[in-house]
Amino acid sequence: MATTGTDLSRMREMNQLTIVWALRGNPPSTVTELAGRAGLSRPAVDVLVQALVAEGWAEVQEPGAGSVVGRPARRYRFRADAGHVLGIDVGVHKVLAVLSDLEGNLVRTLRRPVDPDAPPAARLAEVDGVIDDVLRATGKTPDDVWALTVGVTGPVDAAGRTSLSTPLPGWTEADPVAHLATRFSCPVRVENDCKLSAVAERWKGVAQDADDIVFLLAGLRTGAGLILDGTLRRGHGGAAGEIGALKAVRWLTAPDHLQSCPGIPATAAPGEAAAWVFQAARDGDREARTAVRRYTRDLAVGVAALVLTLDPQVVVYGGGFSRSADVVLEPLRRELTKHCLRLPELRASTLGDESVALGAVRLALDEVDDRLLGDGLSAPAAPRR
Amino acid sequence: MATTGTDLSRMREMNQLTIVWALRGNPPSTVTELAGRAGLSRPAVDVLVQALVAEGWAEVQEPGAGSVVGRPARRYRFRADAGHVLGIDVGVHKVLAVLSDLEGNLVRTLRRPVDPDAPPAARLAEVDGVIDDVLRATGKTPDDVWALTVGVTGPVDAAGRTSLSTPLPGWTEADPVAHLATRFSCPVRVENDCKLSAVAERWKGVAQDADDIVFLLAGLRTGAGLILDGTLRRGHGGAAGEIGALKAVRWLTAPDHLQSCPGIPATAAPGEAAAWVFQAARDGDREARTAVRRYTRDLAVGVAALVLTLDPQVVVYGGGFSRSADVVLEPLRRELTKHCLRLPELRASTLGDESVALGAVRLALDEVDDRLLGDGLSAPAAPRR
DNA sequence: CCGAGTTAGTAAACTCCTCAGCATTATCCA
DNA sequence: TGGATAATGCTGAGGAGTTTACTAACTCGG
Repeated sequence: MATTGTDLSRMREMNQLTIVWALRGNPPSTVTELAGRAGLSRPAVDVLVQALVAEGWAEVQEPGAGSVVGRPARRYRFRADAGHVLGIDVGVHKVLAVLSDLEGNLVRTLRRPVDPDAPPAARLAEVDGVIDDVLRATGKTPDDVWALTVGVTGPVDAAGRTSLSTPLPGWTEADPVAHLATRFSCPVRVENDCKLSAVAERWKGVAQDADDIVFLLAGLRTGAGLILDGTLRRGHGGAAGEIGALKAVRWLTAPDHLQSCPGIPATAAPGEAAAWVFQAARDGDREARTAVRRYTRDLAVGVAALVLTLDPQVVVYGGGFSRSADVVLEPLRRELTKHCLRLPELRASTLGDESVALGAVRLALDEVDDRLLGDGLSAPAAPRR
Repeated sequence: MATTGTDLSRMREMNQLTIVWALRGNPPSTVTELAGRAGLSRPAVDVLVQALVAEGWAEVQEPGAGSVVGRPARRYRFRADAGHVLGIDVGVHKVLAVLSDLEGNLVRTLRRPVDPDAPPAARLAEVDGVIDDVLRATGKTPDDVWALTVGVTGPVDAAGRTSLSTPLPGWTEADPVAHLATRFSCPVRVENDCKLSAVAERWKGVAQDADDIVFLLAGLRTGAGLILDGTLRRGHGGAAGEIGALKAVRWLTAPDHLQSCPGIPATAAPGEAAAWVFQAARDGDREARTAVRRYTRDLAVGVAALVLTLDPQVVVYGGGFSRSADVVLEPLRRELTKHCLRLPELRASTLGDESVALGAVRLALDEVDDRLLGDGLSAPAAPRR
């Protein structure tokens, strides 16, 4: 426990950080407002905020034609556009990139379809392409990107490799970190898609109030991401949440109940088949309801294992099937009641298919915070790896 | 994010805390040593440590006949005996109390047998009795106890109740916090026994190096306690780790394989039956080995669920059966290999049956730390609830 | 027995930070 | 145009840690 002593300059750094926190995510603020938020005196805030302006972290906004009594105050604004981060979702069928500023405002979102059978090199080329498009469309260069996080399917190890397994063809051999490192000198990270979705749900989704969350990715594949005590749980080898690997948990075959439901139009693609069944169940089709019930029953075993292990506050039902949450959540709740000691809240995700990229953005922002604001902030510039 | 600004006095508090950390758990130290550990200058440490002495947190030790070159240094010592904490294990067959000083040195350990069928009132009377014995033997009063933690079997809610289930007869109706609050004005907490054992393993057991730990309580009952990122995981309702409640996980019946093994002497008590089987297996008895294998196979399903969910660094095999870890760990490892993606380390506990009380002591110490050292430390005295 | 060398304790000067209070400035309203 | 109001700017006070220098205490070796 080498708790280290504090001295004056460190205190100043801390207070400067406090001002950054008070500035960021708020509308342009006066010194008085900042002083109130930060719990510091006006003069102290004044010199701190002026230092921030000098370093380039903040901007002055001279008073306009305000209609307030008294001398109108100068306002200070966090320069959220001093840097940007990229969140990338490398899916089976698509590649999605989201560019965000330092305040988490989404600047641009672009997607490209990808051949599901594309080999890693082609897929990475599409990643490069969509990144280029985003940067070109927003007039940015790779140096404007301060951190970059990529979401992929399958357990991701510390090096960003997906050596254990992944449905992306050939991807176990891919090294996306190394690939992107040739173009970006900022921190590049790869993370599992379920984990990123979980992060997104806590950031902008339906679990903003919760600290202990199980995110369920429900689609043709099933997976889970865990947030405990407000932080993403990776596990010692990055394989937390992979309960689906247990044979007694029939997550691998659970969606088959939907695919093999009698009555599905022969023209339907695999993804649409499930949607058709959910719709039919909604309409009262007997066989569809049975299929959904069977699917739910298999799903519930794994969810129960997660819930019993972690006792979370919320379980978020997300992924491709989350649009049909209305026909799944109730039977799922019933099944869980059978298995669990204490039932958590069940909520349906509303983030859609951008949640992975969104979570990637959030993680990249966290990375920037850790690096730049971790202890004493330097001039605004892209952190190096 | 109301990060609050720091001022001079707060800085001083922090540095004083730093000195406490540098002092505690170390042999009596000179000012120079403390300055090195705390990263502060000698004069600064000097005034801080003298303030601590004045408040009663530290003691001076005048230099003796040292044979070192130069002027012999005064040494300062943390007054670990300024306060004490109690850890209590309320088991089915026994009640165990451990008294510790503020540095975690165990001062006294006492146990009392309890009738397994004793009602809550009688069991609480035994708790009172063993606490009285410990205090009398060490010449302490209830006011010397700064925090008290009790370990019981079954999931414990925020109020310290065990309403869901517990093998202690009638205990679902018991309110140990209320009972002890009549005698102790310090913080009183109740916690699940598996969780406390997990804490103990990380404190003084075989998992001191790990931050992500699954503790397995293996005995006539089976349970688990989780430590993630170095902190105990309670779960939102205090029911984390209760994977044994899942029917697909046959933890409830797993020990039956041992109890029903042919060849057990009719004279053996239930607890000894398992021990006999383990010994027979060790000696090569065919049927005993089969029984152990079956037990292990059932055990492994639940462990695999925990491991796949959490991806811990270490699984600690503890509880009554841990003395026979030599015949269980290897088959368990084989079973887990079948189920898991990434195999964690498997270690056998060596703490024996005092681990619950030990973990309770650790939690009580943490409580004291949070209260007294949380922000700015006051004069040494028992914190109030 | 004494002086050189070494280390601990102490005091003063200095730097840096925050805070409180007062004068100054800019704007609105009567 | 003058008064009210609120923000800004400035200056001095107080507190905390650091540096530097000096004194005290002890060991070792001649």
